[in-house]
Amino acid sequence: MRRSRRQRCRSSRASSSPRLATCAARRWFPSSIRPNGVSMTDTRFDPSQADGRWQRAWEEARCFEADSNSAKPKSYVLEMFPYPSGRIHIGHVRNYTMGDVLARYKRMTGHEVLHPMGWDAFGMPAENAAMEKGVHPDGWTHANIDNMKAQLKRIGFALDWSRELATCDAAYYGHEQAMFLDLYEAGLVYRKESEVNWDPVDMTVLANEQVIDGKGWRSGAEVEKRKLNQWFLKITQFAEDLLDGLGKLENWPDKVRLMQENWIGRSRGLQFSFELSDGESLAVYTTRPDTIFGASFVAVAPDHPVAQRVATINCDAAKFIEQCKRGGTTAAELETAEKLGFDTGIGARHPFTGEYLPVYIANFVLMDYGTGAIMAVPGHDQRDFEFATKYGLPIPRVVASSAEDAGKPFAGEAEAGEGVLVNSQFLDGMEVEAAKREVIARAEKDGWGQGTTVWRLRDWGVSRQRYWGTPIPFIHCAECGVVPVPKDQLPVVLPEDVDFKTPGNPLLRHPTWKHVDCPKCGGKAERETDTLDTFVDSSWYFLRFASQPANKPFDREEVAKWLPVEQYIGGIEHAILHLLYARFWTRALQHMGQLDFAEPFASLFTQGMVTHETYSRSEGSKTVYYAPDEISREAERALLKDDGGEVEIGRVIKMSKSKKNTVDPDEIVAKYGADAVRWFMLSDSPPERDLPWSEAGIEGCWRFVQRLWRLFGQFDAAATGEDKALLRKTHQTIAAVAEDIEALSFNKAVARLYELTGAIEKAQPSATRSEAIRTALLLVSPMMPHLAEEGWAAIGGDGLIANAPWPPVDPALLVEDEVTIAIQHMGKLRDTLTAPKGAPKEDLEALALASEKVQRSIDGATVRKVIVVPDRLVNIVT
RNA sequence: GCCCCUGUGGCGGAAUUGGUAGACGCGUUCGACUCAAAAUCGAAUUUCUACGGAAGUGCCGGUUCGAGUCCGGCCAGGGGCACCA
Repeated sequence: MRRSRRQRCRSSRASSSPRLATCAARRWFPSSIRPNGVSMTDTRFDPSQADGRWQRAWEEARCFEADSNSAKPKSYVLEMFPYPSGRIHIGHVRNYTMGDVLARYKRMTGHEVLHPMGWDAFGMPAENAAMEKGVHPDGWTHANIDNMKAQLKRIGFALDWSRELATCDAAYYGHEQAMFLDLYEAGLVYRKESEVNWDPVDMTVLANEQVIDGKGWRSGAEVEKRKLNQWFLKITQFAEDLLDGLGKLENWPDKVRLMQENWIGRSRGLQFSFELSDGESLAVYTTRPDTIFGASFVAVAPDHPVAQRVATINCDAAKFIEQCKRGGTTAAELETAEKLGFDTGIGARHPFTGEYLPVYIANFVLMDYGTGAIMAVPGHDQRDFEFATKYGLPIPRVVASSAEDAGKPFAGEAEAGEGVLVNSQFLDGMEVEAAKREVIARAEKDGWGQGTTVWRLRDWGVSRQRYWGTPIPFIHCAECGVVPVPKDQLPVVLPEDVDFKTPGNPLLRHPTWKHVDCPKCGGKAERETDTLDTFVDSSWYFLRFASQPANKPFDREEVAKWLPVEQYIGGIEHAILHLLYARFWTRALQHMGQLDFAEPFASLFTQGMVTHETYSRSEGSKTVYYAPDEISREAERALLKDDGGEVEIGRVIKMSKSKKNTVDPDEIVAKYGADAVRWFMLSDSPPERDLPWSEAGIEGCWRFVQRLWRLFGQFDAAATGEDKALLRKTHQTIAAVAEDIEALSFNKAVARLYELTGAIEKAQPSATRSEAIRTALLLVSPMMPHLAEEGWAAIGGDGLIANAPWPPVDPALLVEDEVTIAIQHMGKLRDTLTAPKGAPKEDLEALALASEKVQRSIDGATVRKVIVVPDRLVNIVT
């Protein structure tokens, strides 16, 4: 009985609340005429009317087109541009709302703002669509762009659409080809053999995400590692500079700087050679030379020359190497795979003991790092420990917490930590760091090894064996070798007539495209059919936004006016690769004398994801998920609308199509208006954290939009009288909201605005109150621009609020003259009292001791000490 | 596996950076208005309590007059790991 009543209430509310048309049609509220003559025809704000009207007004006034010749201080606000998947998702809305608030705020504070938008338009999904639906990647991508652009416009972002770009247009990627040729000239581009995931059934190269449990995602065939000749960019040449530059990026999150630091991975170690029992020598690199007496075997990568040599005479070794080639190429796969090894029968002579250590081929040793061979110290490296345990190799201890623990056994795992050296001859008793220095010094003195700095960072492989990317502008000639396409023949344009029915690279099997004459000798030659990694496209788009000459990638002077980007905002998932590649590209351009700065992004902000709870039912062995709009949500339960039955409420997780826990921005904007959605994106959760989407939350935002609208309706230009407390609150709010927006703490700014709204509502009519309403309009305008424009027009504001300045603050009104002092006894709160701001310590102490509650707590004990923090607290210690 | 981050009421979170834990919002409960509902407005809302207080910021320990905040050790969730973007 009770439940059915509640259900009814809920459903009627859910269906009626944002339906504006019905409210407006009934219109039982009298129209009210404001003293300034503007008529407020309804007590409801109607976004379905207002949003479009103001979006058109901004566009007609060309408010958001950046003028590089403006005398105002420049501000470049940039959000990571989206991949045009077809629909924007709510995560984009959150990202772009944050940037939009900052951009609008910057305009209000007198800046000339560049806030552009474009499309990271090359990539695999377009080819997948081509294969699945038979649509051309170009048509598919441009249709998606049109769609998403319309969606973004409906949210009212203050974007300069005149600078829009798409990386898949030759007008963009042609310039990228020119820069690639410049990099080649500068010696920063080269070719080498490198491994790819090869699908032997589809005869195609797979991306890591297309390899599932070591199998091809379409064919299901076991993936092989295969070597191809590929293009590389010499990012390692800038390793040290990229690392040092991090120190100056004070406005980047520490976690991102730390992640990049670890990624670049400078390490100091020892490189030396083992004499092998077969007469050859084997170079190894170790970051732990101190543990050299703990080495119990030596291991080489499966593609190491020593392994290859053994394979030519031992077919078991060859089989083992073949086995290592199965499975994916990612580090995570390699490191979690079971440790496997093959004993080559070769011995390696220990430089100090002269003992011969067995040499293994091991699947966990990487050819790309160091020398591709290691001295294995199982006691003090977990991977080596697992390997030694499996193959019954000795696990000597050479580091212990103290000399007495020299014989202590291992507790099932390696000990990689600090300690003193034991069982290590001349190193015994030394700390780890001292022992490292000592071993390196001896190796250098005796001439069998040297201290070396090694970087974890590898060169950037940019070759992709795919169609939908920037063609690499080179030609292969049998006579002349690899020849760059002359710049006057750029852009090398993708052919349109391609076939996606056959697997593999369409460029490779295109009948004519690749056949060209050699630019050097004029003989028959072939185009390079690899295209560039899409990370190349996103490594310079921020330059193209700042200046778009037709004949070159960018204009140096124009770029200098806007760059570096004042605030860059995007997902934490780009913390390493995209951001590192963009930093590298900028440095490379600087190195070639084309730019005057090294760091493209002065401040970086990484925002959290938008999440949602999931709804599911178990049907037999599988779980069936339901979308939020199929569900009616009660306090404790969720019911399926179709059959009224209960469904399980799952954890709040990242929105994904497979879990069906997505919401469509278009639908919610249509239902609640752009401003309520924008407000929700900014409310509650700190922007760097995940934001849980909820129906109740957006309903709350919708109600606040209407609450503000009613408040704006109470503006009375003829009101008189002063309200000191409200005036103070208003000015404190202006200052606080400005500070919060500048710190991107939008959730705090939102809370301040709720407080101010509450204070104005409670205040009696006065000139101060009307001024506070006017101020509130200005303060919410970056966040809810449509509502603000509508309110601004209603109170008779001058022009568009989008062009209005941020209200000034009277600093004298920011300080309180009275403060609340906490009185503690032994650190526990006993009482509070009010005192004038800046009251002397002695007064506070006396007042505190006079408190009855404090005296009761002290209960006659001797006061040993009194700690007074002015304007804050008094703590009495007994 | 390796690197990085996060953890505070029923929920999202705030806390002047070592100084009154729970601002603000959501939800819930009660009340007002209404024939009734919606909308709106008002009040309450960490837990326990003998109504004096006591406990409390993932868990265990430490430093301090005082710890959500600093240190050490765990646990749980998330991001990245080089061809998803």
